[in-house]
Amino acid sequence: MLKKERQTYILHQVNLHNRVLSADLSQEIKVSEDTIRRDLAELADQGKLIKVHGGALSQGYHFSVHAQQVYALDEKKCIAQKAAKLIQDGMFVLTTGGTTIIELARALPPELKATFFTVSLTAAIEYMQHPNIEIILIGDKLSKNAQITVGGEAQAKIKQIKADICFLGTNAIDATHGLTENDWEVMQIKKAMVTSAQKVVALTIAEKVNTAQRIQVCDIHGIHTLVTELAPDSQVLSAYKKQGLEIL
Amino acid sequence: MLKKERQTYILHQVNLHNRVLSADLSQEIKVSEDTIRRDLAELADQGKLIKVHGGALSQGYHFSVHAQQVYALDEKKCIAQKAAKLIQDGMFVLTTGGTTIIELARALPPELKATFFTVSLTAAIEYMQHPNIEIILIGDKLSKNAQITVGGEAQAKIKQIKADICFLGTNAIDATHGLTENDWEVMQIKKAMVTSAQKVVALTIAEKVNTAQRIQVCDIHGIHTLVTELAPDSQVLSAYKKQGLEIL
DNA sequence: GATTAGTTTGCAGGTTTTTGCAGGTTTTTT
DNA sequence: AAAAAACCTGCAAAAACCTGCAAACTAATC
Repeated sequence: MLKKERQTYILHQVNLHNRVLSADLSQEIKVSEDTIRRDLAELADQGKLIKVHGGALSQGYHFSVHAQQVYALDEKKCIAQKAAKLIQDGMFVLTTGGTTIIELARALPPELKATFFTVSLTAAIEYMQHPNIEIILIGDKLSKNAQITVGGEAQAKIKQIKADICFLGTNAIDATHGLTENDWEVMQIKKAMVTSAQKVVALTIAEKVNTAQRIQVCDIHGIHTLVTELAPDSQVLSAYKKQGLEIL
Repeated sequence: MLKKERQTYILHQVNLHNRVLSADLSQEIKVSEDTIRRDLAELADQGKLIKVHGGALSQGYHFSVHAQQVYALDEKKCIAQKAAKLIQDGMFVLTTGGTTIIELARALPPELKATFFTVSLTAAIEYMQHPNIEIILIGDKLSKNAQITVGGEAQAKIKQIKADICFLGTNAIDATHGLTENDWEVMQIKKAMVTSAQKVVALTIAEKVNTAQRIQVCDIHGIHTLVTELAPDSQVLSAYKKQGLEIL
């Protein structure tokens, strides 16, 4: 088994079980524990997992819904304010998860009357605060990492929906690589959403603009609107403007 | 269980119950009390909890999605303890929502390896704390009332599952009327669950025994096991025993 | 196809971490 | 004041870890 292959396998196992033991992997793959350790160290360096004594844990495993601290909260609130204006009464809205989307949920006008489809537990809980919003939760396997449902069933359901607008909480966006992710399953869900919605809106803090991760969701033309906390005429965004994106 | 994992679990338990006892944790996680003490000391050093004689206390400020105060918490915890013992490694488990089910989720041994199917958002969030539990969320319209998904899609999905055991948080149970509900949509979901599971377990506090509501889920023979906080030989339960129910 | 530069892997060894336990001390309860 | 429970200290065994090195492998070049 090649090194790359092995590392992909390890990563897959970590994301699947949220934890792996060096000893187990060594037996499964039939290489020495030292090799496994080196692999884990490398993957940890790349930020793909967290190495601990005895093995490794998946990235998101240690943070719980309860005490999660939101990074760059003010920026995200600002983005949410702008994005909320895109939603009209009666619309069918599709959303992913993530802290920016949570802020969007909180920024919605209380009397808004719309139907929200989501794969995110935490977003669904926020939407529940709004009396006139109908929520459809898209079910499937729950990814502990991303706190959203992922898998073939979910993708199929998303494809059945013809949504007016779709909001993507974004990890990385770049003019040449488009929208990118670091989790295969999450990418699949986002991809399904992009194809199912009339209008695709990416929400992202300035810090994540012009960064890329490993797996592409869609290229820059798959997105129609980009919402950041920056002013629309900012230098940073000119490349996106040229490509025809609406900037808010 | 890895050290880091264990500490994460302890921290979660502390934030959940606001206090933990070393002795309890030692039993649950199956390590010596010394190890627990060392973990608590470390976490206390990091300022994540406050160590006291006999265990530890939470720091205080933590946001919880479900800050609702639970009625009859002690009784429900007792029920959850008993019910948790019915679940074995590798089982397919089907659960509804409700506060008793949440307690069941919290009472599960941390190393349990099983697959949980649920319609409840809050239950799913609790299951996420367990590293080895796979969660399948059943999607559909979200009932703001019951905080579970309801509707034809959800029912259809439930019917596709052949679960080993099904836990029903119960509103009302009665020897003649069986299991009853006051919400049509919830009733449909529970009914689907009863028919999909090998073994049906009703969890209910003594107060709700011998009460009835308007809509029947199933008659008393649809249920195999009844779990309450009462001793199994209590007078109140004799009628159910006569009908052949197992009492815990 | 052979050569060579660069990677990758397993192993020997020595170090560190983790854990349970024994024995004695402190705290809490009765 | 006695008994019980919880605590701490030091110790030892096991497991995991790291370092350096040589053998094995890969891939590109001649």
